[in-house]
Amino acid sequence: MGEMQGKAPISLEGMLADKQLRKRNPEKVQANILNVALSEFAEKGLSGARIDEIAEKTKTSKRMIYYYFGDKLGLYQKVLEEAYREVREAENALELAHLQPVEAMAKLVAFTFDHHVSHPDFIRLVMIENIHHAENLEQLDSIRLLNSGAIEQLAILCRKGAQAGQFQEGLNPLQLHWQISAFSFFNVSNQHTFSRLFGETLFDGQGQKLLRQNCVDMILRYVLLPEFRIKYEAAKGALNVKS
Amino acid sequence: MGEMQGKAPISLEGMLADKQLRKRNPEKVQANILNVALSEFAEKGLSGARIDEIAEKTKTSKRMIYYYFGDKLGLYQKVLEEAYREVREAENALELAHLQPVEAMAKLVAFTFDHHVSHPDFIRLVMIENIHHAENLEQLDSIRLLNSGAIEQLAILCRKGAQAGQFQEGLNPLQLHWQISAFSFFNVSNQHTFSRLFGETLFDGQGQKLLRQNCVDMILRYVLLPEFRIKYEAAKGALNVKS
DNA sequence: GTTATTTTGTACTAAACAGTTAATAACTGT
DNA sequence: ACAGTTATTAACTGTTTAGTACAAAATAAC
Repeated sequence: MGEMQGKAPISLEGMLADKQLRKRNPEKVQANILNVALSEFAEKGLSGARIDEIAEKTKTSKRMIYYYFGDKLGLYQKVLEEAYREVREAENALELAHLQPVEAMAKLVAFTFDHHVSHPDFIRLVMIENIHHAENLEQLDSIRLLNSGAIEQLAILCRKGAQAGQFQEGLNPLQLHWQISAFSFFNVSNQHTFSRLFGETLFDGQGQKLLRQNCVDMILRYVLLPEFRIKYEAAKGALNVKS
Repeated sequence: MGEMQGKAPISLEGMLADKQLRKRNPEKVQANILNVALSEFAEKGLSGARIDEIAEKTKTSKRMIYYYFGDKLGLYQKVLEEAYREVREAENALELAHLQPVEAMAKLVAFTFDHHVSHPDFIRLVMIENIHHAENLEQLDSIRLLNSGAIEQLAILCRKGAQAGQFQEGLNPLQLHWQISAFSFFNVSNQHTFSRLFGETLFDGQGQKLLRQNCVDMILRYVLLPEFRIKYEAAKGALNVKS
């Protein structure tokens, strides 16, 4: 119906600007706190991070952290939840349905590898959570749902590949996910100790490209039926182009 | 000379017992502190661990920790060094020279997998050290030496396999080590979050056996020449017996 | 057996830290 | 315009923590 034209004679722009500039903006404040806290927790761990330091780096005050998140652990848990959500949502946005199984699998693996590389804070948070025996993940059902989606996606892909006569029958999608994650995660999580001990060659541009390709190859060799492995080796160059 | 007989008329036995029980034994005291500290740091991290708690769990006092190790960081660094030494020494003790390349590789991978599983404290310490950007590893040249030995061992094995006409030419031992480590490490390091999100099926006896076998297979498929892969798949059951 | 050195225990301190109080400012619906 | 909610600040509190001061005991040296 007659929406706002008749009612806002002064300044529509003014109203909008007001709304944007408005001093109170709880969502932004919370988002700001969460952002800062993510960096701090990822950098220093749960016990290493300092509420005072987080507060200093936000645009607001320490009191507001307690106001919105209760206590340190509450803040940490929200950070964790948010980080998982962001990452999984990005992963779920991957469009694989229109691709052939082999291409889809190659793309999924390469994407996962790259995605981990570009989200080191998330990786560090997961490491920290493992140090804490994942006890803060326990409560978060929301996260479990998001993740089981990733497995479902893989299961569908496995079925498609098997039906196309290219993949092995009865692949275990969970195990496959474990394998893909192992490579992608380790590549980021252990970069510091590994390069300290063995040099940086695996972590420069060239080295990473190699590792990524290798990761794709190993997974494909694992899922493909023997007769298709040969074909794949031959066609390798053409597939797995950048993400 | 005339030690204490003349001075201890009351109880010679008492004195001896005294001597056995109370004798100075700095090495044992230090080893005891390091043991306790390893557990504590592995469990709670560098900032999470408490000197007072470590002290309580030792047979000695807080004062001694500072006496022997200077400060908290000094203690942590010694713990780290000791942990790396123990683990790498065990790995270097693996006898592979008398085995055929394929068996040797299978044994190496399976051993690494098992070894990580049975040293969770070490894994956790490495995770913690990665959280700290491996800055405490920087100084420890001793550790670097131990580790480059592991790579050398792999390089020799690769050469042997290639000479036997079974492995690919020009394998990169460092990359191979990265792959083996990725599986073995991730399997322990991310067990908590992974099982929380996806269930425990991969981490019970059956699941672990599967993952281990799988890890061996993937590595062998990677190093073997195509024509030997077929043979390997066929003979698989016979190889990779327990460790 | 006297003196010097190394090892151990007790009690303390100063700083860092998570969390709170209490007062007030800004906004909202009626 | 006022009652009620939401947002914000600065100063404060009690506890935890790494690290120390001081002294005493055990051992080694002479």
